[in-house]
Parts: sequence; C-alpha cells; structure tokens
Amino acid sequence: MFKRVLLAEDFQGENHGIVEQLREKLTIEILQEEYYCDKALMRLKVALKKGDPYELLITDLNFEPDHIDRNITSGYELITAVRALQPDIKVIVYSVEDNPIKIDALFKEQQINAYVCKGRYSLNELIKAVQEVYHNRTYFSPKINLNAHENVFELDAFDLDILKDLANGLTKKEISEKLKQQHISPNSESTIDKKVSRLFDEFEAKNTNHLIAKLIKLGKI
Amino acid sequence: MFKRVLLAEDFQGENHGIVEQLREKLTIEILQEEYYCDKALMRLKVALKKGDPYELLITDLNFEPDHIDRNITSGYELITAVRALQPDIKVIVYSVEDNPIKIDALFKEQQINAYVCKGRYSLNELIKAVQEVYHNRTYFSPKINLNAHENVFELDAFDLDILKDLANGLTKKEISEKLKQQHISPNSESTIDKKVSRLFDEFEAKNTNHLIAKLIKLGKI
DNA sequence: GACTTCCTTACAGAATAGCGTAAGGGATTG
DNA sequence: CAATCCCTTACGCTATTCTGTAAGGAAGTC
Repeated sequence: MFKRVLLAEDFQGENHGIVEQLREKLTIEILQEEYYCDKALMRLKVALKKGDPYELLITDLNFEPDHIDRNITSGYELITAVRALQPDIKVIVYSVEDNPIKIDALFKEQQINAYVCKGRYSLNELIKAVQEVYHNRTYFSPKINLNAHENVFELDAFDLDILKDLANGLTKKEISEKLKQQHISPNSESTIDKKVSRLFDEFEAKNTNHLIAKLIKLGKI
Repeated sequence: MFKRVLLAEDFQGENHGIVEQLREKLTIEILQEEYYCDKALMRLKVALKKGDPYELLITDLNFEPDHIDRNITSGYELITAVRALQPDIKVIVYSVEDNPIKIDALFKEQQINAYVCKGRYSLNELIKAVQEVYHNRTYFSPKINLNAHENVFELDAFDLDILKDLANGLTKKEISEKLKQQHISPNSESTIDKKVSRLFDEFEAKNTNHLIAKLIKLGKI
C-alpha cells in the first residue's frame, strides 16, 4: 500500500471522516491532512526536497475563501502545480461535482487517476479508489455514469461559458468580443445566438431570462 | 450532556467525521447515525414508543435522491415531521447553506436551536453548538453574520411578482397585460421598467439576466 | 467529382429591453 | 392656495434580443 499520502480537503467534517476511514481500512504509514491548497503544496515541496515524496494526493476541487490570503484557490490549480513538481504522483479527486463533462476533463487534461463523488457511499468508494490506483488502475464513482444517461442533453464547456457570462450580465456582443480576445473559436455573435436559441428548444425556455432561471435552479450554472 | 442523539446526514464523509468527533469530544451514551430522512424519523418514532426518546436531532438540509424511494426528501420536512411527534426535541441544523435569510427562516419557522455551516471549522462549531443547546442556548456559525449585513434591502410583493414573471420568461408587455387583467395597479409597462431599473441599482445588476441570476442564487425568487 | 451534412458567419427585420424626459395626479406642508 | 414630493404613465430613442435567410468552409459519403 501507499506509504505517504497527502489529503487536501477544506471541510472539517469530510476531512476527519476521510482520515478516520483511511486509517481504519488501510495501512498507510504517513497520512497528512491539509485544509488549504497552498499548505498542501508546501508539504509536497518539503517532502520532495527531503527525498521522501508523497506517492498519492487526494484533493477536493472547491476550497472556500477565507480570511487567509490564497495563492492557489482550487483543486484544479493545485493538481497543475503538483504535477509540475512531481509528474509521477498519483492523484485522486474527491468532490461534490457530478457533471460528467467536467470530470472527463479532469481525466483528460490533468491525467488524474481516480474520481470519487461525495455522497452516501463516498468513503467506501474512496477506499476502493486508493486500492485501484495503487494497482495502477483508474476509478470513478459509479453514479457518475447514471447521471450521464439522465440528461440526454448535456451542456458542453462552450455552452456553459456563454450561459455563465449571460448570467453575469454580459451582452452577446460583449461575449463575442471576449471570446475573440481569448482566441477562442467559434466566437461570432451569430453563433452565440444560434447556440442559445438551440438551448431554448432543449430546455423549453421562452427567452434568455427563462433559460438562465431554469438552469440555475437545476444547478447547472 | 445529552444521552440520546440522532444524526441525519447523507454524505458518508461528513457523517463519519461528525460521529468520530462527537464520540471523541463529548460523552454521549447513544449516538445513532442515519443516511436517510425516512429512516431517521423511524428511529425517532421507535425510541419515543419505547419511552427512551432522543433529546437532540442533528440534521443536514439537503439529501441526495437515490435509487431508494423517499417520503421525506429534505431536512426541512424532517424537522416538521419530528416536531409534530416530539415538540420539545432540540434541533441542530448542519448544512452548507449560507444564505442568512434562509437560516433566519429556520430559527423563526422551525424554532431550531442551532445552525452550523459546513466548512473548515464546522466540527469544532458543532461541538460548541451541542454544548450551547444542552444549556438551553442557541448557536449559529459566526461566518453567517458577516453575510447578513450585505443586503439590507427587501423586495416587496409587487417586486417579487414581476421578478418571478420575468424569470418565467414573460416580457414586460405581457406582465403589464397580466396585471391589468387581474385589476392590479400599478400595471403600466413604464412602471414595471422603473421598478426593475431601481432593482438594478439596489443589487448592482447590469441587466435583467444578471438581476434574476443574482436573486435566484440569493434564494429570493 | 458531386453530393450531403454540419458548423460558422453575415445580414436583415421585427420585437423587446433599457433609459431618459415630460406630463399629470394625489398627498403633504407651509 | 401654492409649493413640493412621490408615484404613475406616456412617449421616444438607442441597444439588444430573437428569428429568419443565405453564403461559405470542412469533413465525410457515394
């Protein structure tokens, strides 16, 4: 089993639950928990310098802002920073996020080794995930699959960007200009019009107000 | 200290963390955890019948749907049901919800005894909350207070009607006509314009999309 | 190569949003 | 009564939304 494991999770309840369960079910020599991304990265650096690097990082995605200044504000950024230092480290993400598109992106862009979705069985799943990753296999929560089938229609990253911008009060012209500045294509006002109009049909919305209201209530934005 | 405590929390990590911490820091004879509202209510009924009622309920607000059919689907409903059976039981709510308006409503409508917001110190806060409630005092997470000062401004019934209609995809013209049909005054399109524009200032919104998004996220609509 | 299909983009026109000005009514005050 | 304030309403103007149509490019199919 892994000898050195690092945990980054800001919610005290989850943090304690995870530590307690890993200690009970697995034999890990050193299990260090942290509540901030910056501190977790510091631990990793120090361990690496000492020649006793961590073998596994378990991290949340969302970290609450606080009175303490932060450099790294999300699990996503933490993974990027960690991988830059120690490319071979294994990574398990443990979060409430259940959007299969975003989780797919983590596997593809960050090459994470496992994804465990917080829920009724997430500690059991985490134990299993650690074991699978130890044997060089990947793992992800079974319920993620189910969700993928629930909504025949899924919002892709491009849709989400547009919708979030609209919900933040940007006009379509402004969104178009923003995309052009970021060199993201497609970016024309016309295409944005079409994308949004298609979403009206998908979600049976009469106009943008209606669409945004529905999607926020559905928790998609 | 309380002798009989019931915990309703669906996330396994939080659930274990709470149980472990309560066991370590307090001396509670019987601490029963449950993952579903229905099961928690059943436990309470049985204990009441036996003449060994629970003295304290600690409950989450949101419970994930599942393959298991549910009667009670939220902590809010659970509290209502519990209070109908056993009006004198103490209740602590433990949730991620940080909207001060909704939390206020819990104290006023449900007469809960404490509110603890999930976060970096929530287990410490929960221990304190249990102790305070045991001494017949109330408790709520300190970080809730900060948010409370943000919005002094309150929406009246007329504002709410307009906002809900807008969120449902009605145009201002349609809203005006609807109000005229219902013989509600004022009802001109111009007045609706003015009301909404004033709300832009109040909530620092750029346009209707932005306003609706903000208000839904604040839980006002 | 010809054809289809899908996606992006430009453009146009009607409807709506957003904002300012102005007029009028009711209530209050001096 | 005059003056003031607040609210409602009408109106006009510009920006934006929403909905079409059409043209062009990329990719795949026959």
